[in-house]
Order: sequence, then C-alpha cells, then structure tokens
Amino acid sequence: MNLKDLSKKLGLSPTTVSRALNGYPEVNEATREKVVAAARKYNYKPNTRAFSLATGRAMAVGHVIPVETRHEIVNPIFADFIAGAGETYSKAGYDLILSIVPDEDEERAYREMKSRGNVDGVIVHAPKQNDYRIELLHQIALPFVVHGRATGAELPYSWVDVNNRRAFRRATEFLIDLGHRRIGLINGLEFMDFALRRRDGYCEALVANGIAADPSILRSVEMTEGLGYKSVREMLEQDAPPTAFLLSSMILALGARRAIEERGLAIGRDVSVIIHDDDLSYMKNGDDVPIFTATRSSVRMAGRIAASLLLDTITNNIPSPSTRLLEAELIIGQSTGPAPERQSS
Amino acid sequence: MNLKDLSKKLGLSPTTVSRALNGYPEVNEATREKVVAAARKYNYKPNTRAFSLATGRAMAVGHVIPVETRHEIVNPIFADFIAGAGETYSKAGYDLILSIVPDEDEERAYREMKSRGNVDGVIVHAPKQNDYRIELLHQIALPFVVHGRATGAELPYSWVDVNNRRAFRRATEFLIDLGHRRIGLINGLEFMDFALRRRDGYCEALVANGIAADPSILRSVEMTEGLGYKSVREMLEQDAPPTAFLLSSMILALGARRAIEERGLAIGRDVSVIIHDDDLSYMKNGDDVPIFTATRSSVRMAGRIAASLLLDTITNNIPSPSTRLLEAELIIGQSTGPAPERQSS
DNA sequence: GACAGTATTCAAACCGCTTTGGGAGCAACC
DNA sequence: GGTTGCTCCCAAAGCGGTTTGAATACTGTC
Repeated sequence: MNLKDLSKKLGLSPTTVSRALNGYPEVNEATREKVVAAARKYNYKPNTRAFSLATGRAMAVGHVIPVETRHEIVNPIFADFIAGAGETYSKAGYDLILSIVPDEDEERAYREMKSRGNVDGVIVHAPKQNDYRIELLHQIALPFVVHGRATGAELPYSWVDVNNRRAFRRATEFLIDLGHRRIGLINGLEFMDFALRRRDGYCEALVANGIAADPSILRSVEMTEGLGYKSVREMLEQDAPPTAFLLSSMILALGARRAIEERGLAIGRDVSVIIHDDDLSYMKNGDDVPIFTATRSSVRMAGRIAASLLLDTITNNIPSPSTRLLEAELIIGQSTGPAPERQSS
Repeated sequence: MNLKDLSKKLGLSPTTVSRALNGYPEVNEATREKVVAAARKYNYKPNTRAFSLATGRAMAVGHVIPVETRHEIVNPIFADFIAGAGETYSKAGYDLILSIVPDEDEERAYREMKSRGNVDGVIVHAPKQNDYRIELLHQIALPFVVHGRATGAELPYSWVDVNNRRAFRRATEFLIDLGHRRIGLINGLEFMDFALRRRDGYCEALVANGIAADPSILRSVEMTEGLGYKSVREMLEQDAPPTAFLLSSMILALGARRAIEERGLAIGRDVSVIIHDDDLSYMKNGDDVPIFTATRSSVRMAGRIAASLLLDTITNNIPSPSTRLLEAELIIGQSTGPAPERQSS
C-alpha cells in the first residue's frame, strides 16, 4: 500500500493525503480524519527510502564498529551502550545502522555513510588520543557525538563521557585511606582515551600521598576475563605483590577473582579490589549488596544520553558542540578492607 | 557528488554513466574506463536511498531486538552473533539495521520494516516454541533466517542452529561415565527453544542410564553471572548436592565458580562442571588449555553462516527453506573429574 | 452581483538512481 | 544505394514520497 493507492481509494490527490498525514494546516479537519482512518485501516506507512530521498533526511544513525585487530570492540560493554542508544532511536523513529568493518576500512565506512546518504549522523566509539575521526567527520560534515573524549583534538565536538579521572582518583584514595600502599592497576588499552584518564586519576592520588607509581604493577590490557586472570596472577607472584587492585572493568574482575582465589587468598581480607562497574545487565555487581567496591556509571544510560544528544544535534534543537560529563558514584562493597599487616620477611 | 553532476562533468548522459559503473555490456570499454576513473576521482557513491527506491532492493538486513521484559536479549552472546553477521553483511555491501524495541512492539517492528521497505530480510533471534514470528514473516512475505529453531512451527523456514540436544546428551553421558549420578543443570530460560533441546538431551542421557531426573537440581534462569552463582549455591546447600553441573553458558559458569569456591570446594576435584561455550571473544574458555570442559560452538560463526544464508535467500541463490545444523565439539578441560567417593552420612 | 479574501484541493516538479525503448552512426552485405 | 545488424549512447519514464505554485470553491463585504 503506497501513497498513490491510498489516495486513489480516498478519491483525493497524493498531495492532500500526504499533507493530511503530516499534520499540515491547509487541510480540512473532516478530510484529515478520513485520511488518517484509511491509513490506519490499510496499514499505510510511508516508504522510508522515498521519504528520505524527498526530504534529504535519512532517519537513521550510524555506528561504525571496527573489528578484529588491535582491539575487539564488539564486547559486552558495547552491547549495553547500543541497547541504550537503540531504545532512544526507536522511540524517535530513527533506525540504527551498525557497520561492522575491518579496521582498515573504518575511514571508508564513515565516508560512505556520508556520500551514500544513509545516515544523518554517527556515534563515535572508543576514541583514542588525537583521534583522526574528529577531524574527518568535521571535514565531511557528518554530525556526530563521541562516546568518551579524545584528548588532543583541535576542533570542538560533542561528547558524553564519564569523569574517569576523578572516579579513579577517588577509588585510589579510598584504598590509600585503608592503608594500602601497593595498589595494582589493570587498565584497559592505554591508547584508548578513557584508559589514559583513569591512569591519570590513579597516579594523581598516588602522588598526592607521596607514593611512587611502580610500573611493575601497572597493566594495560584488553579487558577480557582471561587477561584479568593473567595480569593479577603475575602481579601476585611478585616479591612484593599488591595488597589492592584497581580494575577497569567487571570482566577483568571475574578473571582477577579467579587468580586471587586460586592462590588461596580472600578478596576483601587478603586482597582488596575496586572495579569500574559499567552496570552491565548481564554482569551485575550484585543485586542488593554490591559484591565489589566500585566506581559505578551505567553505560546503558550513557548510550541513551549520547543518542538523544545526537538526535538533538541532527534536528538542530541544540547548539552544536555540546557535552555531558557524568560522575561515577563510589559504592562500597565487600571487596575492600584495611591493608593487611605488612609481613616481615 | 551525484550521478547528474558526474555525468555532466563527463559530457555523458546519466544513463551511460550508470551503465558503465554497473558493468552493463552496451558501453564502450574506453568510455567505461573514463567513467570509472572519474567516479573514483570525485569519490562518487550512488545514493543508497535512490538506488533502492529505483531497484526495490533495500540493501539492508534487519535484526529486531526486544528489550526489557521477560528476557534481556542484548547480551554478550548476542553481541558476538551480531559481530559475525555484521562482517558478512558489510563484505556483501549490505547494511545492518538494529531495531531495539519494547517487547510489545516487536510484531509492529517487523511489520514496519516490511511496509516501510527498509530491509530485504531479517534474522529472527531467540526463537521460542511455536514462535509466532514464523507465521507472521511468512504472511507478510519478508525473507528471514532463524538463529535456532522453533519447535512446533507448522510452516517450513530457514534456520541455523547448534545441535543442542546432542551436545548436552554427550556432555551428560561424559559426566555419567565419570561416575556422576547427581548432575545439576542450570539451563537458560525454558521458553526458549534452545534451552528445551538442551534439557531434552540431558534427560535422554539420564534415562538411558537409569537415572531419574530430579527437579530440585534443575534450574531454568536468565544466563547471568548472578543467577549462575545463586543457582549453584542453592543446590550446593542441599542435603544431597550435585557432584557435577551442566551449565548453559560461560557467563553462568563464572557465577558458578564463585559459588563453588566460596564453599571451599575445588572445581574438577570436588565438583565437576561442563559448560556450553559459545566461544565468546571476551570470555574465552582459556587460551591454550581450556579451563572448563565444554561443548563448544562459536556463536560468531553461527552469525556469519546465518547472515550468508539470508543473503543467499534474498538474492535467490538458494532454494528457499534451507537449514544448517552445526555440531558442537566436546572439549575436555580441567573442570571435570571422577565423581568423589560417596560420603557415608 | 462583483470583488476580495480565505479555505481546500490538486497538478507537476523534484529527490537521485535504474531501466526501457529508441535512435544515430557505421560497417557489411546484397 | 538501400537494407540489415551492430555498437554505443541518450531521452524519458518510473520508484514513492514531499513541496511549490496554482486553481477552485466558498465566504463575507460593499
């Protein structure tokens, strides 16, 4: 059922039918009602492609996801972000186009989205320092919102981010206040901007308390269960193992727990652990009582916020470079406790 | 840069330019080369909307994801499936449209995809018994491939599935051969077809060995870390706790491990565990040596297969209802061992 | 009753592409 | 030289909407 068919059935011109459905004032109310009723009856929906060809609006948002190289981005955190963003899009009548491409095709993917005209804007995931995409998107004039920030970008841009630096500073201070002096950090990959900010926060707290950062208890890894296990295990095998760990994600923490318990140590007593909790739907940090002490910020909520910021940008409801900094809350769980007495060796 | 502009620059008609680029024979090779060169130079890409309006092909595939009710589908397993499917789509020049909608809008979402014409086909996720979507999609004539199967569907349809029944039968038999008699099953939600098949396989093996299934050691839950923990913990607190567990996913297993170790038991010695391993990129079952004994089948691969099956269906390269049953391999890890001697009480 | 003014409706152009149905130019053939 | 058969190119008609500009019908005014 298309517009022509529908207008024929009603004995009206396509013009009038289109106007009636789109709420234009120059159509008789009685006519409008008839049209609306008929549209419902025949289940008429305007063809998206024709609509957007005519209007120039694609009614879709793109997410470009590079895959299978340095960094595997299709992960549980990403899934929750997409879930949040997707809800927002479908409420607003926008489609979500996911473009999963090999790393080397990423730039091409953005360019094609623009030149083929199948999106009105994009969300930029996993920004790195001096991320080239910000200039690229400015240059090709494709509206965008960054999830995270890209230190070093010269042009202004819209972003939604968690205050990673402050969160990790507070978490580190919390451990220091508990008497910990050797605090291991298992961070995400440090070419990612969020990871750098987290390390900065961690280092700031150490410096402020006169503790020197020790590279042997710092790791920058892909945030998988396996690497969480491996990293923590290696650190625990050192001569002076950390008494506490700061972990950049729940997934790392699951591996960390394995390593710690495997050594016969108890979390919260022998070893303290603080994680960053993205509030993943499939890996909740406990129901009522949190398992891990954590800096918590829902990535699904970040998805919702980024999506609506982008939609507002697209429809010009909002001044263009617009930003949103979310604070993570520090929630106290059972995984932290006072530093154990130092063993005399 | 659009077709008209490009053809003007070349001094040719849009017709010829279009034909040159699309490989039609009735154009001089010299001309074609000129056109192709110019297209590259000006970075011309045909507008998708116009293309698909003209051809009737949307060049896109839809995935409808209901959210936030009985069952949270945006999960790590889903993410890996999408990653696999997405790779295939982008290689073939198709877009992936993700529609994340509240449960009650799911049917409408499919109908709109059809009537708005923005996809050529869809992948059906998480089929249930007698899934209504199969009849619906037949009725509205939208090509589709099901990831999984829907027992009770009357019409034929294309699907890609793992042989869940056999996998779980073998896993159960393996445990029985090791001497286990009380084998707990933590399954996915049993309105999902895959979960039913897994339970069937499990029960078949028990029956074949003269063991009665005991409802007190069967669970059907959402596959989260938290519920894995809770389920296993409850079972271990019973008077006659299971000596082995069969778990429907790696995520459940992470919770199970927590429950088991919390009780001071050792996996593989005191308690045996077999999981179904979807080979998730972020939760690998060990690198070289598998951690858990597992029935393994890559869900990312399933995504690739389902996607190409769908594309073949859309382009009529393949007889319509076409199916693919994948066998899971049983890999032996460190989480299984002989049943401990029965303790005399 | 002529006129201006307003309320409705419609025909046609357009968005950017594909594709049908010719048509020009040229060589080969009789 | 006229017909035939190629090769190569083009004008124009869609695809299914929106939107501009104009036409028609209906009001009220003097």
